[in-house]
Amino acid sequence: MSIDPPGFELPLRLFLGFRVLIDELHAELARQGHPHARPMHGFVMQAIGTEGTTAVDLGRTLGVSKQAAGKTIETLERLGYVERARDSRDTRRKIVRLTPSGVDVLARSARIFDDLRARWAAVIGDERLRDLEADLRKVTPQDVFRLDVPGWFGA
Amino acid sequence: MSIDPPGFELPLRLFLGFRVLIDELHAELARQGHPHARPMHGFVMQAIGTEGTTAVDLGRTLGVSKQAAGKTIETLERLGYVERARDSRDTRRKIVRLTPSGVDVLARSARIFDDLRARWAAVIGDERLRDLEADLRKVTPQDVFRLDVPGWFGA
DNA sequence: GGTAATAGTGAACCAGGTTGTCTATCTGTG
DNA sequence: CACAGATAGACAACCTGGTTCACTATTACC
Repeated sequence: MSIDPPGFELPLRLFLGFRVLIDELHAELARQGHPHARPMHGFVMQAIGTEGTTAVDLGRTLGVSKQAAGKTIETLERLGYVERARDSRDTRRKIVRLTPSGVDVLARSARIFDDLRARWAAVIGDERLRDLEADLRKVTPQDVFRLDVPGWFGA
Repeated sequence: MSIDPPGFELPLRLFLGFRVLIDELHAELARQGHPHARPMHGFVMQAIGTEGTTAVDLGRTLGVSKQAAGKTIETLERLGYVERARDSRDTRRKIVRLTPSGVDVLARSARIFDDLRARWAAVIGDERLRDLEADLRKVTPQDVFRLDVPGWFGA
């Protein structure tokens, strides 16, 4: 019959778990030829998706201003992960699309995350990992996107 | 016999769980008279502790430069959560200490986190929550402090 | 056709991070 | 005891990524 841990340990462990996975992802991505990818970029590229999007739309998806989205797009463009093209049917709009390099990052990330998950399963057990995921699903929002991640922590 | 979810769901759920707890903490802190507390501040004040510390030491604890620690201290000072005083035995040093207001934030946070944990326990069950915490302990660093939190995400 | 909404951009600002430099103050040793 | 080296704090310049405000160009609508 164990005593409950103090409540502050739970958020810390969740964050540390997240951080461990993300750090290992990026260490591996760096080894696989993407040393410049940052944690934020993966989320943003996921939000851009294969269809492409615009700065305004991306801002809405991520929960930041269109200007902030625009700045992030510029960064990704400099890194060669996305490219912009004018929309022929609405010349105000610029469609942001993933480049092959951007798609490559996402594909590699998916594989690496699967590997990392398997490593956790080896440590805590298959059953327990599935329980953990199922329990987290019960206490977190259904909509996995719309993370409001960029700049959330410091704001 | 369920199919394993894709690996990228795990970090997302961990982050969302963390975010839900932190958001609810700060909503409640705002209701209890601390509307200006930010997620980072709690971590930093916890790192400062009841003993007090210095900018250099705080930087070491948090894993950031002493200048960055100094800036954060300035912010907390402006908000009235900490105060600085020269060390009489070493006049180079300035000891940073929590004010009563800062102590109040930490005390309230501890209570709120306990309440939030109880709410999770009500949803997923006492046993399962303890399992979840135990499993996370197995896959995360022992040292809960030294989070390297400030600025980690964007860097 | 003229008004209103929308897309993108730029400027000014803020928070926090970095590195480099500088001064003041210990500390330890010859 | 003096001086060299380490340490604490502060300041400046710069980066990233966030904000709001203001502006232009284009499209949509009555």
